Amino acid sequence: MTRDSLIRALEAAESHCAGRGEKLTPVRRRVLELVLEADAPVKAYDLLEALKPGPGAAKPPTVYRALDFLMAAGLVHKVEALNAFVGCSHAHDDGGAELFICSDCGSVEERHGAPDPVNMPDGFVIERSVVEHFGHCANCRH
Amino acid sequence: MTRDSLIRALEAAESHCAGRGEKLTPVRRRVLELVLEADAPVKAYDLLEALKPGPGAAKPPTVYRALDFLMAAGLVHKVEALNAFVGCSHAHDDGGAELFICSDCGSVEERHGAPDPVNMPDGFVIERSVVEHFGHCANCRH
DNA sequence: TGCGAGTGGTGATATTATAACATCCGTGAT
DNA sequence: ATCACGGATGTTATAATATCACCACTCGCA
Repeated sequence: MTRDSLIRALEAAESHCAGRGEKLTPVRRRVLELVLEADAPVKAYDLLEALKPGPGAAKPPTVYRALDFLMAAGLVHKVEALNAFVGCSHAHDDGGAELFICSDCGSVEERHGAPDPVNMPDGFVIERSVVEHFGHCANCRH
Repeated sequence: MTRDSLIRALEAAESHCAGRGEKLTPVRRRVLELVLEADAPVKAYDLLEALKPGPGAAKPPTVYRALDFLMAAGLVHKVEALNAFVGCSHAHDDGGAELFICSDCGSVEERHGAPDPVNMPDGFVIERSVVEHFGHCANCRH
């Protein structure tokens, strides 16, 4: 992600939060920035490390609280199978995203609006879906 | 799961392993039994507890090794979003399953053969998919 | 001014998972 | 028979991930 698009994403996030009556505080903004900067899913404790240099070294709850907020706002998604987090420049309030994660380079592509499964159990009502595809992206495929 | 179908599932598992040139040892068999008996996803440390009563109290690696084996054999699936495990009476060597998990009663239904995503990034090749739907089953819906 | 909600700091601890090395046991070669 | 080997398990310790409980601060507002 380029410097410019990072800045644009942060501004978009700011107004996205404002629209929801919530505040993108400095900690939250910094965490979002770190997640967006990364070119692969980021671990919570790596964020923790990255926040250390500052005068107030962050503790785990700080990071997890920021991540919870960002996930609720749709600005960050958790990759459940990796216990890691990916940023999302175009926030959506709808449920979950469909993620395509390259096992070689770590890049993540996000898609939305997958149709309901064809083969659903009778009467089941979906509230939240986790869909994560692991494989090789066009660049890494040989 | 009834007593009878449990026994049948264990026998099926036994021959499934034999067909692969692998052994369903007592520890592995016991872990599979515990997972199948449960009517909801089971945590690794609950299995650990359940194995304690025996003379040799199991340690974490024992349980995780058994689970790794059973997953490789397709007899157990991990619910990534819950860090928990579900049994699967009809083993399949193919990749992953699509899981429907009821948030009320914990019941899990398994489906297979979902079509490839319609909206896949150009050139992406899927190796393994994690698909977990959370919601309410027919019995718990109101 | 004082209250209350929201936010973040801090220390402790719970939960999930693996590393590293020792031991045991069955199988096949010598 | 016995030795060497590989697979499975036992054992100790620790790594990695996540939450709890409580306190302090700040800001908007009655």
